[in-house]
Amino acid sequence: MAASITADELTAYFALRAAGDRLQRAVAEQLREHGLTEVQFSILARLRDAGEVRMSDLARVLVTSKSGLTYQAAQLEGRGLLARRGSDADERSVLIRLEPAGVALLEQVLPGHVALVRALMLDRLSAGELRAIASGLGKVADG
Amino acid sequence: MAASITADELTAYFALRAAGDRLQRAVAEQLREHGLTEVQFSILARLRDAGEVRMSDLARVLVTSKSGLTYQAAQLEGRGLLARRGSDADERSVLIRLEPAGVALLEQVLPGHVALVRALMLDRLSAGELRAIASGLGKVADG
DNA sequence: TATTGTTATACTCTATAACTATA
DNA sequence: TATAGTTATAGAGTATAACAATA
Repeated sequence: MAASITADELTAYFALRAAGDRLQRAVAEQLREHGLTEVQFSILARLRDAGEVRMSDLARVLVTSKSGLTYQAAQLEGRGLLARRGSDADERSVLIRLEPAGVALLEQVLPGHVALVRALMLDRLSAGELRAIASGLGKVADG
Repeated sequence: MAASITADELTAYFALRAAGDRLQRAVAEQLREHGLTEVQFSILARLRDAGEVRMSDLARVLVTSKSGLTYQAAQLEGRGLLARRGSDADERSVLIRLEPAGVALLEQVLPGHVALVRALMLDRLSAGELRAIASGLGKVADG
């Protein structure tokens, strides 16, 4: 690499990138079998947890552009997975929520998703490693 | 989520995804200031470590399609960052290696890259967390 | 016959900017 | 004036398939 970085640090950094890449690749491939991209899955999963959400708020959470979310929401709406409706409180806002078909698709996807994450990641970690990853990477994620 | 997964496991999984995302986003933004995408950076970094590499081998390592690598190599060659030449041993093969400008660009990029990784990740981890992440995620990356 | 690499092509996605409507 | 969302548009990147050359 360069500059001042120890061998241990480099190993940890590479391990994080490689593990993240591998997991992401495997998840993306599995989702594709259900006709979903990662972005679309994250939208649906978010709506499942949050119920009804404003477009703008969702775009902020997912760190994407407004137009990008409009595009994806239109795709998912066209497939009947979610619905859009105007807000009563603020007529500029659009609220989106899962349709039954969206809920059903998630129910269909999630068991395999969990199984994949378990096989690829969780089952390979000791209890101590699991805790260290949760706390350490939690700090990285927050900042 | 769904199925059988403990709260600790879920936390660790989310932490890994979130930390990986955050790091990737920040790195991509920094690289863009140097006119590089992550894919292009990974190609250059690989060539820096490996010297001269066959197109096919590099495509395999980077887990991308042959045509995708041809496209990126053409971009980088057009900017004078790498050079292609036919192999003597196998006339079907094309070998690529860094040009001086490619080496120079990496020299320019790496210090900031290391500093970013340090600030975002390494400096936030205890020695124990660093070891656990290296060993645990190493197992995840390998498989 | 299999492999290497390129090319042609079509497609997905993303972001920027302009625009409308509402606050 | 600022914010919410859409639309138009253009650009980058990716993969598939067909192809030419070599093994």
